[in-house]
Amino acid sequence: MLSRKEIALRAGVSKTTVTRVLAGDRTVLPENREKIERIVAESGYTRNMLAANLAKNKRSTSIAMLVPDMTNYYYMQMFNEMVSCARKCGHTISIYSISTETLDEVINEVVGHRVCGIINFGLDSVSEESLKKVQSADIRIVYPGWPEAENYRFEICYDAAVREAMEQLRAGGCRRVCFLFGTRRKLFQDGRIKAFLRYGSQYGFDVSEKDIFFGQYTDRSAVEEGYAAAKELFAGGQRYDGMFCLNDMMAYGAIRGIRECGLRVPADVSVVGFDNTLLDRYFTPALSTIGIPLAEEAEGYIRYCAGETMEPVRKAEAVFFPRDSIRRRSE
Amino acid sequence: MLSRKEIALRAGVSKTTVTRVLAGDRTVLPENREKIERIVAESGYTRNMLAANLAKNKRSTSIAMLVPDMTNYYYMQMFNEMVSCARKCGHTISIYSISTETLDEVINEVVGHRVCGIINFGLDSVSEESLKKVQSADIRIVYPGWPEAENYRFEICYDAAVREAMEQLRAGGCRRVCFLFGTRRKLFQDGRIKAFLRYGSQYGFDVSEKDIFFGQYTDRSAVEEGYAAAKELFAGGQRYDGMFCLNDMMAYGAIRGIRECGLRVPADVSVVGFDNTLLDRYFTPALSTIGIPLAEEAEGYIRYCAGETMEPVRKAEAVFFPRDSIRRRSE
DNA sequence: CTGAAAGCGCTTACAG
DNA sequence: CTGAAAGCGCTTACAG
Repeated sequence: MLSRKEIALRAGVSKTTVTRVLAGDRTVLPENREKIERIVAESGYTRNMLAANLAKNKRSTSIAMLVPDMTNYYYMQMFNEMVSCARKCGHTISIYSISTETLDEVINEVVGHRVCGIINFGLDSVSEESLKKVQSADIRIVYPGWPEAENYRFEICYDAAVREAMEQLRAGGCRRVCFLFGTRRKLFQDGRIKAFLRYGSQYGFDVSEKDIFFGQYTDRSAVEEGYAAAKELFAGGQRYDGMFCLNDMMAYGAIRGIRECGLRVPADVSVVGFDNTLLDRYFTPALSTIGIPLAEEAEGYIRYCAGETMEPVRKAEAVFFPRDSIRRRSE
Repeated sequence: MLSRKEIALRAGVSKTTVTRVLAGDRTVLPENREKIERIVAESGYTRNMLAANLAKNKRSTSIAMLVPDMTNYYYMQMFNEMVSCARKCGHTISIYSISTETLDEVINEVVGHRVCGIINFGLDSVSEESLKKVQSADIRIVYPGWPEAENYRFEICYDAAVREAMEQLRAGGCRRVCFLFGTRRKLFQDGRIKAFLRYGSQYGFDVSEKDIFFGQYTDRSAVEEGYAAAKELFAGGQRYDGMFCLNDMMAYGAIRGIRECGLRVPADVSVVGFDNTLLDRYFTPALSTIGIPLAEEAEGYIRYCAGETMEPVRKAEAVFFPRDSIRRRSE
């Protein structure tokens, strides 16, 4: 691959003039401009962005997305939204798969690459040591779903959606509802859990912490977690007739688990997920879910990481999508 | 963020000595080493890989994965496998979403970032102009699923798997089978289609090109494509009782489409997908599929892009996984 | 055991 | 309209 130096040599001009042409500067003599443009086209020259970024601001244009469970379809949709948004402001998203063990290692890697932002979808906090690196490299970091994050928050209000779900479960004849949460981490900070406890009681379900079930998420995949949790829960009989799952993937697994215990969905157990994943409508039964405005959320994270916004908090409202996985009033 | 220069200044040594310590060189005087290590730890210094890569070999350590349909779960699994493999040899994978319109733009971008390889999962070829850029930057490029690709091929043999699927469909009572292919591109190069035509006839199905159906994949998502194609196909009645789909996502959509036409799966129509996606087992009915050794395939691409192998061809055998979406002999 | 120097391919004032 | 020069943060011979 040629460099500006080589192009300048061949065109008989200085490197600075080549830079001008590449940048679209109008002041260059047409004759020189054409000569340079021809060489560029013929040689297939492409500007080295590593060098450009180093010279310009010592950092890359990419934003790191840290994902704890790559099998969760939701992250793919989120990635998609973030990519579209990032493209508009000249940024790139790179996905990194993390686990509790590898988090620090991955942080170290992305700091080394001088990304302009880190979006950590994991449930673990980064260590003091890693945080120092992030900060000293002046990299923005955001923790989606942590209502207590200091830097940037995208607050999702689940109240109306969970309220409506409870109302419909009640109307459909449910008596006892539970929540498959998957992990003990961040439990009572979670808006979903808060809304579950509040509106569960309000609609006459006698819910408390005993109705929240944990597991090993994200150490195993969401769908396997849901499957295992449901099998365990219903092995001894039908303890509940309504169930919320932390996310749609867990709900898919839970539905299979419930069935393998000899129960039907939704006739015996109504199931509600979170995320409004594309596949929900294709499942059998179509999955009821609580979704959030994905594009808005993605935009919030990207704009923050790209340094385009300083407002530390944005809010959005979750929405309930009733589908075939819950019993309806008329039935 | 400090630089080597600043660290050297504070430690009262030269930049070269700092480099030595950071590289783990044993020859540095313990006193100096400790001084430097302390400054590094206290300041949260992290080596700037942009600069390091530029100085070392003018390119980054990342490999670009170009994906035409981000909603296809298969790519996520492939990405996962590639990441694990790449990590071992110090590489990173970046996903880029492409469409027919944006392919050249994305190629330009990744060439600019001087990735060490491009894995193009799309069905379009890159333009002459883009190809020149890729080549002049000395970037390796691979086209999975193009049996006629010049540089590197990972050949998948579908014969045994499709043969077995046909045999089981036949035994289950199927009479007429079709193939939802989704696109007209690369049709007769495709190993799945070749095997479909060959073994369809061999097992007494009167298959020909008329039994292959096209659509707008990858211009719309696989699941939507499968849904739309199946609805159209079965709107006028039950023309087939066995169906192969280009991939599992298309099969999910097709199953819903078939049902909305008043037919049952597998009682009326048996469905077989390709890819052996994680979700197959959680679907209702569990999806029969033909899978390939994902990890091996991923490893082939990565090792080629990382320059660790020169062998231009690797082969693998596809495997049939019969599940509830096909009628069995005993029924 | 250590350091001065050239180089990677770019950008950005600055001078003419 | 153009070019020489310093700088981004590193690596890599080379000399001592």
